[in-house]
Amino acid sequence: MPYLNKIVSTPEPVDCRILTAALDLFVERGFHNVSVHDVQKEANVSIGSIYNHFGGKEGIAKALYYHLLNEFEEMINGVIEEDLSNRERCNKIILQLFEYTESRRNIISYMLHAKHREFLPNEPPICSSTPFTSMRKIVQQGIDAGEIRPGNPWVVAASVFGGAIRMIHLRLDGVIKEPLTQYYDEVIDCIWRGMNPGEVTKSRQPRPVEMAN
Amino acid sequence: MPYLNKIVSTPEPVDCRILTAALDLFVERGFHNVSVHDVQKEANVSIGSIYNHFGGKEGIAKALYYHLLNEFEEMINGVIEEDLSNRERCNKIILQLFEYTESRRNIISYMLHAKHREFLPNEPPICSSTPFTSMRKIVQQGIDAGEIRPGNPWVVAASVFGGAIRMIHLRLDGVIKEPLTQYYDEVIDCIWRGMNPGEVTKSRQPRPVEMAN
DNA sequence: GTCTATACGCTGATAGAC
DNA sequence: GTCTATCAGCGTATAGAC
Repeated sequence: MPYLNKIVSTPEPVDCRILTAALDLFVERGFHNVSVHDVQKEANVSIGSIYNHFGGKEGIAKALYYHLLNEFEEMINGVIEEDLSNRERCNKIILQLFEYTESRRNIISYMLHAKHREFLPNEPPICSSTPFTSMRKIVQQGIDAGEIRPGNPWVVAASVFGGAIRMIHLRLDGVIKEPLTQYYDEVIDCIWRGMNPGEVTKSRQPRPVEMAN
Repeated sequence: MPYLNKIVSTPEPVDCRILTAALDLFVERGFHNVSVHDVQKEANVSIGSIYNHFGGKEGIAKALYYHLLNEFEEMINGVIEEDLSNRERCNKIILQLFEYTESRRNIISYMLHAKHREFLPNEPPICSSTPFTSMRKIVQQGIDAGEIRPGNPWVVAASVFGGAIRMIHLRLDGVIKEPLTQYYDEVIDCIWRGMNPGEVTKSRQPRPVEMAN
């Protein structure tokens, strides 16, 4: 995610100052608890500039969302273009997400925690955006290539990425105290253990008989 | 979750009418896009009643949150009290969550999707609330009892419940079109495959060597 | 306890000078 | 393009009758 660093760390141009200020405030207080005046104050620009550049508060959120989504997509595409197995691609994506959660927490928080449909009503949910569909596609290719045990695509994809995404949520909420990167190896191990295509399910616990309620 | 049905399906008393109306509106439009007038109109009560009962909009959200959290906790406790293995307890919790996602979607949506810290600033995040800690405790007991392969508690718990929670999110966002219950068996199978304590990790893919960025 | 009418503050947005 | 001053509307909350 090269350009993203530019946005986040060197806030010289006006657009960037506004976006970085908005990102920090949105994550800290939530979109609806931040006024345009707050952003203006934090970014050291005038209200007029904000309206000139982004047309309003929703415009900021929108620009931020698409910008970060685009960076996310580029990261995924970068991984796809590398000469790796599909399993390794999944691993690398998870590693990048873990590292970003630690180094650029607000970016991940904005993308995962924000309820974008509240201010982007016509947009599809983030789960159906390109980067996420790409992730599911990688899993599917892994199945087709015989690297991953076959199964329903949704279930397999959720099994591969669900644990890691859950860890990110717990970390962002402050429930997990240690950096995620130190859990990386074990997370990866947990994911793929049992995901080998030829493996036979052994000693699976029987489903409880009486399940009604 | 017995009392919950009372709240949701028979909105006779004033409190319940207000809470159910608020739940529906909050989930549909988001907390900040709902005014007290909207709730008042939907619930067929006056504004005065709302302020008498709950003290304001935040009061409604708070009451709703704690009420549903309590129901959630009772469900978990019910499962804990049953004579089941810890694995089966996890399974049953997931089944209940899947069924509730289908039959009482708004309840699950409110608990999982809402950013409660925006209107309950001093409360701990939901991930650290009693029901969630109980779920992690069940996993820990499973490890101690030799039912589940040992490992870091966070990682193991996220592996057990992460995939299912991810499926719920995808379903709530409308990305998954079919009822979750039909995926239940495969989800459970995916979770426990490879989680057997004595199992040796076979043919794990090597971690990519060059991981820097 | 329930209701209506009203007040007040905040926030998003604009107008117009520079 | 940038800024300041100002407006208009909405939404929370209250006052007071019933």
